Amino acid sequence: MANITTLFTALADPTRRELFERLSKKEMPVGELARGTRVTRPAVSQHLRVLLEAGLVVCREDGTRRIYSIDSRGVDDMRSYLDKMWDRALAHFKKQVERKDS
Amino acid sequence: MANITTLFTALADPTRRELFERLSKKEMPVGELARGTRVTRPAVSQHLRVLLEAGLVVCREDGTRRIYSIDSRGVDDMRSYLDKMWDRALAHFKKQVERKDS
DNA sequence: TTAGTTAGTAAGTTATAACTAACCGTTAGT
DNA sequence: ACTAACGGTTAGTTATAACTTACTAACTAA
Repeated sequence: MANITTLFTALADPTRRELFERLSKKEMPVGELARGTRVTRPAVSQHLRVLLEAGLVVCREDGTRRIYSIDSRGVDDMRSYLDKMWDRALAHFKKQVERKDS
Repeated sequence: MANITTLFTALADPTRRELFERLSKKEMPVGELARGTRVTRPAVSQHLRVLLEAGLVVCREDGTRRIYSIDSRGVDDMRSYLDKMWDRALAHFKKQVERKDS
């Protein structure tokens, strides 16, 4: 599991999140992704590496093209984290109510 | 709804996420939070403001103390976002399989 | 009323993340 | 073989986020 900091950092950047969101709609090669942004293609490559290392996208090769698509692993890891936090909070709130009752 | 960038940025920082995690276990005043970290109390205040603006924590006053606790709103917003992304991806994958079948 | 505790704010420093320009390697087509 | 398209990497610049120190304000208890 990619670490949590890497995951949240990856989606904190608006440009990077835009790439991620477009890939969630449709898999795409780097060039097509780059054409849809105001940043340069190298910048897109760098962002994709961050998303890749976070486990939020995967990449398959097709000749000289690299087709990127969204990866469930990163998404699942983040969801697990948030669920864990919220479950804890619920348990705490419940304990507090019980204390007030007594 | 606090914007998505604010939410992910808030949890991307390890120190801030540590505060968030501790608050998920137990509500706490600023001083107690600060004692458990290696950063100074003003730094904790600044982190709490970021978490507050993101809707990840709430604050109630008790004399000169401010008791912070976790807030479901931010957590829910993030989960909704992730769910939306993953639902989209699933729809896309399904369409791709159908295309291959034909 | 004064001394102590609480916590937010402001100013200044420093490390780092995002970006561009220039470069290189690989595959495809003629 | 030559040319073009694809895309990753490196070096350098710049903006910003995290931090500390110093300060201020508000409430509490002696």
